Amino acid sequence: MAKKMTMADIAELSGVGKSTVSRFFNGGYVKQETKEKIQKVIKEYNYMPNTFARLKAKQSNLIGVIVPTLNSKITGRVVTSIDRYLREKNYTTLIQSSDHDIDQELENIQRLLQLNVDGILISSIAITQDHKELFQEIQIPVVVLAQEYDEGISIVDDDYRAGKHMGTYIGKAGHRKVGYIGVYETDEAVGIRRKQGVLDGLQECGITDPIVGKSDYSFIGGQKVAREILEKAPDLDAIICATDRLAFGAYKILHEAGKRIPDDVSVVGFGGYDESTLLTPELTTLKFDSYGMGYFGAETILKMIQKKRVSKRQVVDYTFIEGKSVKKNKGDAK
Amino acid sequence: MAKKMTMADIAELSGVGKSTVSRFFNGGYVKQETKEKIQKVIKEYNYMPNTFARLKAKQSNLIGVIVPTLNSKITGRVVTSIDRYLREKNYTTLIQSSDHDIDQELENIQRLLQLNVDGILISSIAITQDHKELFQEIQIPVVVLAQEYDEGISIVDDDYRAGKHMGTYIGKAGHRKVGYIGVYETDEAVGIRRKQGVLDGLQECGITDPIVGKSDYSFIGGQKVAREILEKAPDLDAIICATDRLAFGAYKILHEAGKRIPDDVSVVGFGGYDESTLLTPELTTLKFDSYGMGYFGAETILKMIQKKRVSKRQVVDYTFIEGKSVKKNKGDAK
DNA sequence: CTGAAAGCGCTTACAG
DNA sequence: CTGAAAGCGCTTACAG
Repeated sequence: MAKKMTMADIAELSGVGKSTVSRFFNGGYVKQETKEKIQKVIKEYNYMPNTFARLKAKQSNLIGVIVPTLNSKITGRVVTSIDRYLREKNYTTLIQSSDHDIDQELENIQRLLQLNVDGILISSIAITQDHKELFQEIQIPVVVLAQEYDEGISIVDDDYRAGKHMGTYIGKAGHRKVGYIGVYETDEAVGIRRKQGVLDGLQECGITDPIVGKSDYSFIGGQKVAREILEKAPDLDAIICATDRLAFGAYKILHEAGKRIPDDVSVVGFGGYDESTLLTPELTTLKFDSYGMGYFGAETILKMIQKKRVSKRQVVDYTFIEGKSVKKNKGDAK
Repeated sequence: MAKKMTMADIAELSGVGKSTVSRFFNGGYVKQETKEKIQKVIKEYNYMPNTFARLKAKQSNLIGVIVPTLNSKITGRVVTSIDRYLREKNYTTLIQSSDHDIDQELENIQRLLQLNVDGILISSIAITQDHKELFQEIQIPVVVLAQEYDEGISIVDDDYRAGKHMGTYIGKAGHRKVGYIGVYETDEAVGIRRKQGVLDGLQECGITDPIVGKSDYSFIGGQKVAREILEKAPDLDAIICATDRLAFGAYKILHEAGKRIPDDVSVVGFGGYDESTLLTPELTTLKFDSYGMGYFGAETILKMIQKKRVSKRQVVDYTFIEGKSVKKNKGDAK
């Protein structure tokens, strides 16, 4: 409507002081009768307080969320879950993407600070020294998602245990010659812990010489490393892929190489994208509870804002999803 | 570091007035020498102006982006592209997701207004009367993405022409009994225009009785409608799916029904997700230029903010991607 | 339960 | 090219 109402206008129109209108919006003491008068005027003029003028307010009710990319299913789920929780509690989620660029990520933190967010949830590409310094300076709560962060609060997937689960699963199914397509170690969660879990799981089953490769997160990357592994070990039994997307790449390469899944080579991934079920055969994978991660992240940041006690690290569970990409009794069959 | 520097502090420390510091940040006239003095203090204290205190500023350099969901590849691409463009121009992108809920979408618009954004890019689920009224009231530029908006500025995919392309492609390949899995008509772009293009394209080739179904956007929905179509027309030649995801569903159902793709039934989609190449056989699809849409959207909103002339509607192109899911000479083969 | 007053940290004419 | 002053639209003790 019309120009731009201010709180002073509303106060005048309702015949009260503007402090009272302010209190009305911020849940202070206002008599029922007064409330109604104000309410009426607000409705009529469709008034909304200008968030930007809350200079003196302690809280902005804004929470910043920084994600490494917007092009990911998982990220989408986590953020959706955060937003649902926060919106419910009357907070506004401000999403920033770092587009896989560390400098941009640091810049995002700065921008959110400038916007006076009450807290930041960050799913970082990698926590560098710069991050740590920045987090030290910051006066507001920070929750790190999907990466362990010893100096602070984090919500993490159970990468090690999940990796081990997959490792032993493949091992127990009787595979002997196993390949692993991992990711770079700058990603501690996936690149280090998940991998360690897989290797430990395999080792428990007596598989001590897996062929390990490293890739970026792309479909193309998965293909490239799958090809390399296949060259090194033409007698490959199974490939464990650090993400489903990499498994997609492996499928393609195995297909091209004339290898049948799972009869010649078993394949497993991590992720549990919807798409995994469309592969032929359906991919056996493991799905982390992304919605849970978002939920706990949001819950935790609000608790911190309210100065409540929170645990240093919360571990989110996973679900094993059995597809048809693993040969069960590999050993016996031979 | 320490507490919280203000512009006044910086002014004092640099021995200048705070108006000068303000000008320094906003590109006003400041002598080189003075600039350097200020620069030095800023560096030392790691100072950043508080965006929230810019009450009197005309511009916030904030652009709001509203998307229907964060769980979509396409959306991810569009937003990534917008953010890249805007960041380059020193604007901050504020992303809000409507989670496929109209009320939430309206609420998002309000929230962005409260945050004093300079403009809004909205990829709406559907433009309702409420939207139109809201857009009227709003004093800032609005660009609608992916939906036509006669009362304002929009960037759209060339849905009709793309649909027609697919329709004639399937028709010319000699298919006779064709199914179409569409989406609900609340989505004008996909639900109406894309479909009309497909139907017109088919008709041109003499196919006047396609079996048309409607679905939501989900994998499950695609399966459901594919099943229905198959029941109505067991002698089906081809299925055209309004999105790749729906095509994924169709693949699954055809697979279960023992139909071979493309020998028994050809399948095509729209979308061009990376994943489409992992289907066996690879899906023939059509990819809209999502990065282009983001780019033009961002460019346009900035032009509008600068009161420059912009065209009412910009149409983004597509690329046809030939997979192996269509039988070329269906007619001849029989 | 309510209002007057001071103040939040910036920006913006304005005068110099 | 620069600074003093007024003002942006709210919030917050404070006194009542």
